[in-house]
Amino acid sequence: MEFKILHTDPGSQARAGVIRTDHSEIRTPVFMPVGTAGSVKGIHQRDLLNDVNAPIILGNTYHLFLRPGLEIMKEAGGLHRFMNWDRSILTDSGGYQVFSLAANRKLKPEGAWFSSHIDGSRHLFTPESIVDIQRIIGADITMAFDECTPWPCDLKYARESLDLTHQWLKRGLKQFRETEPLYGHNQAFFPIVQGSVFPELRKESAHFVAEQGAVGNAIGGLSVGEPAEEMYAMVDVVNSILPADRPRYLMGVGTPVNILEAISLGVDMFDCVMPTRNGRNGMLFTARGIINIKNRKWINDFTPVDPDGDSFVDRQYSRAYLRHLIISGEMLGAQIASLHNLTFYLWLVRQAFEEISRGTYSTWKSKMIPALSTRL
RNA sequence: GGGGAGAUACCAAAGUGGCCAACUGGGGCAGACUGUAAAUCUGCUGUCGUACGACUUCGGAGGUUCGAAUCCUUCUCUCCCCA
Repeated sequence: MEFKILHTDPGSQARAGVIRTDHSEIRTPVFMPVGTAGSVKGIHQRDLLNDVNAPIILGNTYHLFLRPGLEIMKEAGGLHRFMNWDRSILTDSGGYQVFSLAANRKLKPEGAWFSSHIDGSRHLFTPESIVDIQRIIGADITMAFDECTPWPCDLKYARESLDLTHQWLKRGLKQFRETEPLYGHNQAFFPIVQGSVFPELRKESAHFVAEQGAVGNAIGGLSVGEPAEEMYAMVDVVNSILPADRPRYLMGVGTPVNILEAISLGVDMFDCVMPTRNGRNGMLFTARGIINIKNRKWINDFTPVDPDGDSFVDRQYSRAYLRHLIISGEMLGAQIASLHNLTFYLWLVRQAFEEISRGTYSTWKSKMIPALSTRL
C-alpha cells in the first residue's frame, strides 16, 4: 500500500491524497461503505461500482469468521473473489464487536472469548488469530484487534483497556510481520489509537501507535455516544501526533457534518453504517439537508428523491413513491434509500477532494455544514 | 318461519360489578440509529391541559347499585344453523 498527499488545505489540516493498493486507487478523503457480512446491505456490486463508485468497502472479521467461516473463505480464494469485488477491501478486526457484543464476551490478557450471536458457540479471538483470519479473508487493509471502549467510561477502565489494546497491538503487528498474504496481493496492517475521551490517554496512545511505523493509522473508540465536540477534540489531539505522511482512518464516523469536520482535522478515511442503516429506516442525506421520508409531508411530493443526486434512483423515483415503499416495508425502498445515501456520501468526499485540491475547502465546508444539518 | 351467537376506541380483539380512559396486535403520527446481533428499536395515539387533573366514552333508551363496558328490561342492527 502506498499513500501520497497531493494537496493540503491552507485553512485547515485537510489533505487530498491517494492510496494505492493492489486492487484500486483510492482518492482521499474517502468514505468506505460498510459491508459487514460480505455485502453492503441492499446494494449489489454493479451499483456499488457504477453509481456509488466506491473504491474500497469494509468487511468484518468477526462476522465472516462465524459465517460463512474460514474453510469456505479459503476455498473461495478470499473475500474479493467470494463476493466478486475487484476493488479494495478493508476488514475491521472485530474490535467493535468487543464493544457492541459486550454481553457475549469476556476479555482476558490473551484475547477475547466470544459467544457467537448466531449459535452461542464459544471462540477465542487473539491479536494473532485475528491477523491469521484477515490473511484468509484477504483484505487489502487489515486492522489490529483492539477494545473499542464504551462511553461513558471512567479513567481507570480506559487506562487498563488502553494498556490491553497496546499489548494486543504489539502482538498483532508481530504476527503480521511473521506471516504472508495468501492470494498474491499485498496487505497492510493499521494500528488503532484508543484512550476514550481522555486527552492524556489519547496522546499516549497516538505516540505508541506512531512508534510502530505502520503504513496507516486508525482512530477508534469514538462516535460511541460522546458529544461531537469531544470527538473532534480527541481527533485533533491524536492527529497532531500521528505521522502526517500516512493515512489516518477515523473508524465508524459518521454524519456528513462529522466527516467534513474530521477532514478539517486531517482525517483521510471514514466508514459508517449510517448511510445504509439510516437509509433503510427512512433517513435520506442530501446536500440540502436531511429528509425523514416516512414523514407525512412527503406523501404527495412527486418530485425526484434528490434532484441534485448522482445516482440513477435520485431522478428515477419520486419522494412520494419512496415514502410509500419504506412505509410499506417494501425492500425496494431500503435499496433505493441506501443507494441514494451511499452515492451522496461518496459524492461528498469526492467534492471534498476537489475543494482541497483547489484550496477552497474551508469556505466550501462552512457553506455546506448549515445545509447538511437542516431538517427538510 | 324456528333456533343460536354477537354488537368495545381508526381496524381486529381482550375485559363480564370498583385495580378501566379500557390488555394486546395492526394502522396512524413522531423520534432514535455513527469500525451493523438492526428491512431494527422507542414514544404517543378519546377531548382539553406542559403536568397534577378535569370532562365525555364500550350499539340506543331505561333501570338496579355507593359504584356498570360488565347485572336487569327493552329497542335497533349483524352473523350462523335448521326450514
